[in-house]
Amino acid sequence: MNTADRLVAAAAELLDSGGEVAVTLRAVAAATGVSHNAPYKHFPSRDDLLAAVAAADFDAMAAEWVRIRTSPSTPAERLANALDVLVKFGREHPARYGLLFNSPELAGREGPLRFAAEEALDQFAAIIEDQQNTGDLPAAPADHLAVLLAATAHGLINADAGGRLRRRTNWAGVGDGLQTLIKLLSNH
Amino acid sequence: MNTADRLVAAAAELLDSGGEVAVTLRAVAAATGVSHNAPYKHFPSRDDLLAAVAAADFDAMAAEWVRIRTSPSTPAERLANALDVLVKFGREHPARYGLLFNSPELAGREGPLRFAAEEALDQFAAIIEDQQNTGDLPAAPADHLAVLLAATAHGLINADAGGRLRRRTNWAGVGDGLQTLIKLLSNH
DNA sequence: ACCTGAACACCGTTCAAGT
DNA sequence: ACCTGAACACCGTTCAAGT
Repeated sequence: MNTADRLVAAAAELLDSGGEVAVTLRAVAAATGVSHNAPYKHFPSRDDLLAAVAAADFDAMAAEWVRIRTSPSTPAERLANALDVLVKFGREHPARYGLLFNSPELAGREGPLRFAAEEALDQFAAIIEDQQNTGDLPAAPADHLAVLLAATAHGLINADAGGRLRRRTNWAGVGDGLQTLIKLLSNH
Repeated sequence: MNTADRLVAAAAELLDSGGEVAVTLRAVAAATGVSHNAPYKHFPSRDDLLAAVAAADFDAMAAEWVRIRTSPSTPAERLANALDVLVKFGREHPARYGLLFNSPELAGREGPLRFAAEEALDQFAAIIEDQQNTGDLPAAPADHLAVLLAATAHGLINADAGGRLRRRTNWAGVGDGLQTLIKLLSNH
């Protein structure tokens, strides 16, 4: 594992343990065992290091979605599992989740992060398309449905993280809200 | 206008002009014409000042929704207008929008911000309920539909701000995505 | 009650060297 | 090619005074 990868891993751990504010370049460098400005030899700025963490997480998410998409479950189960990947990541890694979906400035950048995000969304959309083909979701373009479902998932995850979800609904969690929406969208 | 309100207004302007990073207590104080730590006499910390900006914005949003709710348009138009308030605020004040909906740590706090957010969502839910009563939306609990629609709106606004919306769809903007969802949810 | 000014510990980033 | 150490300008926050 080269220094750049170790810096990314250290940053991810700091995000998990202390949130975005904990990710100072000095702390990342110390956790990696290099001097306080060695990171600049691998990343132009702190934001670029964070973008690298986000890109790696999108890659991992895409890999999970590939696994789910080719798993032997039913299309409906695969869709539920795909959504659960998002929900679980948001719950277990809130700061890293924020990098992926709550940071428009980061998302708007060119580069590997944008590419990784598109790759991941491709897999997500494919899972949705499989479920559409069972006739159980509206026949809208798969990309439209994928964007809508991802958007709703994201909104519900944020609402729950801020404590706003359970104050207004009797849902046990984000999954219940998503299943409610899917039921409303289903053709029966 | 007292000092606390002027500090909040100055912080809001800095958010609009330079994003969250531009809101240093020193810049806020300078823009307000007080010394660099006078803000501490009105807010315990920078986060509390930001929370006050967010609470004020939720109050303004709630007021807009009250106006829309009691306007003479049709329920469907009122729903579209209510959603447009969100979309427009996200587009025109991205940093302040982020304080309202992209900052779970802030949203999770107790205090006036939480209260203001609930008041605003109450109005939004009422507008949805009016449209439900026309029979043109599913008969799910209004709070459920309100949370789902607000979540989708938020997700689409974020996707668009990050440039991810228009790369995957032919929608001209967030509004098109929302109308697509509403159509899919409608009973005809 | 409200404000000021100095000070502290910290941070991102730059620069000049080192191997 | 990769890293180190000093330095700079800045920031949130604290503290001791001032009126």
